[in-house]
Amino acid sequence: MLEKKTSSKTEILDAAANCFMELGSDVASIDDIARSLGATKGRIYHHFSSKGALLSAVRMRAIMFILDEVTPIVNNSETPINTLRDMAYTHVLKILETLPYHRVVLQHYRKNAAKSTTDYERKLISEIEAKRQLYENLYRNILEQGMKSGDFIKRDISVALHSVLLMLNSPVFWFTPLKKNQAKNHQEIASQLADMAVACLR
Amino acid sequence: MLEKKTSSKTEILDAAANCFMELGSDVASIDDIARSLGATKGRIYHHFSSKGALLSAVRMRAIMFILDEVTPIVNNSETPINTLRDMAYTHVLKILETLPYHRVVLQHYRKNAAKSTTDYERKLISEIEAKRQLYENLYRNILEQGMKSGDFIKRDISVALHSVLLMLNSPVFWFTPLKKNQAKNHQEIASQLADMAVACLR
DNA sequence: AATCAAGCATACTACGGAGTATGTTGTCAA
DNA sequence: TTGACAACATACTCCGTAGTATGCTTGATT
Repeated sequence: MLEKKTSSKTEILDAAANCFMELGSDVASIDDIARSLGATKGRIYHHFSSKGALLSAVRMRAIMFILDEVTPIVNNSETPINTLRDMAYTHVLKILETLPYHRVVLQHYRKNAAKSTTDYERKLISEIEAKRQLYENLYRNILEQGMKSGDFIKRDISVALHSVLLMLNSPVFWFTPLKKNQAKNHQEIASQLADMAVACLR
Repeated sequence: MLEKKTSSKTEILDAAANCFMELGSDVASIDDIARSLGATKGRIYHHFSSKGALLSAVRMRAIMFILDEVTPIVNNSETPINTLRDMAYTHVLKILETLPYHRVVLQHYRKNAAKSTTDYERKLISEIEAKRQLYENLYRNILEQGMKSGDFIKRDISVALHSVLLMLNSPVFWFTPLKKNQAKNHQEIASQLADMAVACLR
C-alpha cells in the first residue's frame, strides 16, 4: 500500500520531468503532465501541494540520483587523478541514465527566483541548493588536493571547478538517446568526458 | 531619426535581455520589460510584433556579438592550437561583455518548440539556428584540422566539439560581474578558459 | 455490513498576461 | 499651418492556467 503510493508518485515525477524537459517548466502546465499520464489534475494535486513543489521534487530527485552514486567513490584513498576520473565517469553515466531530470535542473541553473513563491517552496529550493553545494564540494576538495600535490596545474579553483562540472554535464545539452548499443554508447561517452575532464586540469 | 529609432530598439533589447535573464523568458512579461524602461506595452509592440519576435531578436543579437568577433580570426594561417586559443579567448571575452544576452540564449539551448508559434516566429528561430550552426562549424573545422595534423588527440568529434564550446560558455552560468578590475578580471578568465579548452584536446 | 479514508476525477473560480484598438503628442515636409 | 506619419500611451478583451471545492470509487478495517 505504501509501495503503491510511492510508485504512483515517482510515476508522476517521471512524467513531470519529461514535460518540463520538453516544454520548459514554466510553459508546461499541470494539465499537460496529467494528460501525459492519462489522468487529471486531481491526481497530481493529491500528491504535491503546488506546481512549484512538484518542480522542486523533480530537481531534488535529479541531484540525489548523482549524489548517491558519486559520494561513495570519494573515500577510497586513491590518487586525485584516479578518484576524479572515477567520479567523472560515474557522474556522466548516471546523467545519461536519468537525462530528463537533469535537463530540468539545467533550466534552473540561474533562474532561482520565480515571481511569487511561498515560504514552503523557498524552503524546498534552499534544500536543493544545499545538496548542490554538497556535491560541488566533493569536486572542490579533490581539485584542491590535486593542485596541492602537483597532480593538477594550479589554476583559479573556482574557474576550474565550474568548468569541469559543466563539461561533465554537457551531454545534457546535446545527447540524443539511441536504441542501438545504448549501454556501450553511454560508457564510451562517459569515458571520453572523464578523460577530457582530467586532461584540462593538467 | 533613423538613429533615434535603432537606439530605442536596442534599448528595448537590452531591457528585454535583462528581464529574460532574471525571470526567464516565459515568466517575464512584456509589462515587466516595459516597466523596467519606464514605459508601457505600446512602445514594445510598436517595434516588435510579438513577444516571441522580441525574444528571437535578443537571441540573434547574442549570437551576432560573438560571430562578428570570432569569424575574422579563423583565416590567419596559424597553427590549429594557436587559432583555437585565439578563438576561445575572444569568445569568452565577448561573452563576459554581453552576459545578459547569453544567459537568455542558454535558457533556450534545448527548448526549441514553444507551445504555439506562428510561421513568422518559426522563421526567425530557424535563422538563429542557421547562425548557430555557422558558428559551430568554425570550431568543428579547427578541431578536424588539428586532429588530422596530430596537434589534437583523436576523439569523437562531436563529443569534443560540444564539450569545448560548453566550457567556453561556462561563465554564463557562474560569473558574477564585479566593479573592481573588471577588464583585467575578464581577460584573466578568458585566458584560463582558453588554456583549459586547448588542454582538454591534447 | 457498515464505515472510512486514500486515491483519484469533475467542475468550477480567479487572475495574470498577450495581444489589440484607439487616443495622444511631437516632428518634419510641402 | 496643416496634414501626415512616427512613436509612443491608455484602456480595453480574451484565453490559458494554477488552484480549489466537491463528488465518486475502491479496498481495508472494525
